Amino acid sequence: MPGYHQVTASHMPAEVAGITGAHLLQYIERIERLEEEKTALGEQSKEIFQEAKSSGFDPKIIRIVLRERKRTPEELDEEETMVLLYKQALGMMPAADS
Amino acid sequence: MPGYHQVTASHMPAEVAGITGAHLLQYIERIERLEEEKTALGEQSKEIFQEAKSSGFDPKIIRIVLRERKRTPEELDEEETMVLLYKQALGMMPAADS
Amino acid sequence: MPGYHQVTASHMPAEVAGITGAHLLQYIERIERLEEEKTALGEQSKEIFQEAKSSGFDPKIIRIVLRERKRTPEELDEEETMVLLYKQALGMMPAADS
Amino acid sequence: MPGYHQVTASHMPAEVAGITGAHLLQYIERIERLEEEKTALGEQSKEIFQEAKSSGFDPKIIRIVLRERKRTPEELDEEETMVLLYKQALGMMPAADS
DNA sequence: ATCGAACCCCCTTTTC
DNA sequence: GAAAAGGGGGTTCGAT
Repeated sequence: MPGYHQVTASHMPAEVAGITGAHLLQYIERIERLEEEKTALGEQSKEIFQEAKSSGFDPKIIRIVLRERKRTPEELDEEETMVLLYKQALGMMPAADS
Repeated sequence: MPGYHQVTASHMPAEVAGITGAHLLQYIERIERLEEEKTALGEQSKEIFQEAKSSGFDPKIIRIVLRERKRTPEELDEEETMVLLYKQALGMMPAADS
Repeated sequence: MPGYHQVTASHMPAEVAGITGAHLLQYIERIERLEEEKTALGEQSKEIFQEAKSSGFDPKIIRIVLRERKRTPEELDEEETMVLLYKQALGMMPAADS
Repeated sequence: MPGYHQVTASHMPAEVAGITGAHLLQYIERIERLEEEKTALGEQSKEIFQEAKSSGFDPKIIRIVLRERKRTPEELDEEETMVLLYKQALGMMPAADS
């Protein structure tokens, strides 16, 4: 009883056996290489957060600041304004002033 | 320096003050109610997983089975076949038979 | 119909064949039932967001408000204060006053 | 009326003003740099997936293969065996043998 | 109490 | 523009 010949699907590249596998492997390995690098960067990030924490900074607050730095001041203002407006409409705010 | 009057945005509903707040509150509270129910269901789910675990079943495997049951056998077969094909092309498989 | 006897693993419940399957099925079906309900609630939620959007409210802002309503005012204040502090230390703020 | 002096929190580093800001900024910028690199890698990944897709490979299947390659064959086998066992107990399988 | 992993949710992007 | 898929972030749980 034969091997993998039966499972050939019609939408696989119609190339000579072996070529397709090598071709696919190229892609796979390139992606894996990139993922390794991403993982390494993630670890470095984590270390910096730990350093910062050791220095007395709150990682959670740092994350918020990082997030806000990615956005334009206009975006932030716009959103903040809208949130404030909604909260006031809901009576969640002390009315802001007289 | 006055209060929230300045922050009125043009795309807020042009309704009488108070109406909008009540309107918004309706939505908010309905959503919150649904979220509460969802949380309750999630807790029940968790309990069942714990029961199952106590009975000797592996929650991780159960999750996999649940996921597969959501898909049609055809989908599963199709995917499984393709994965097998790719793995064989990559030499990740023992060739499937003697 | 011999089937699954061969694949029996040592850490499966040592019960009479059939009992275990029925037992497992109980758990599976209870969980699936809960998941269905959760899905239904999720759909209702989505509908409400769409309604709100149709009424001129911004779903994104609503989500923020919902998130904040889950937290205590003290938490919110504390966090907001810290974020402000960090941003000032970073020179991201206009100095906060005249 | 002064600026940010009032919001000073007791758990901020008791260092000379300016030092803390510079210190924090160091962390922030290092993290941002890493995030940029991660983003770049992600873009390269995406390009490779597109290439692969253009060559007739299914990105979805590739992702599954990548995931499996991260795990040891033993892990995969163990899990696969257990899933099969559970499915058979549930009557989800065609009995698996002659 | 800290660390790590697993799960869930939101959001963005792409596809149809 | 509606639906789906992938990626990222946050949170919670278990483990040490």
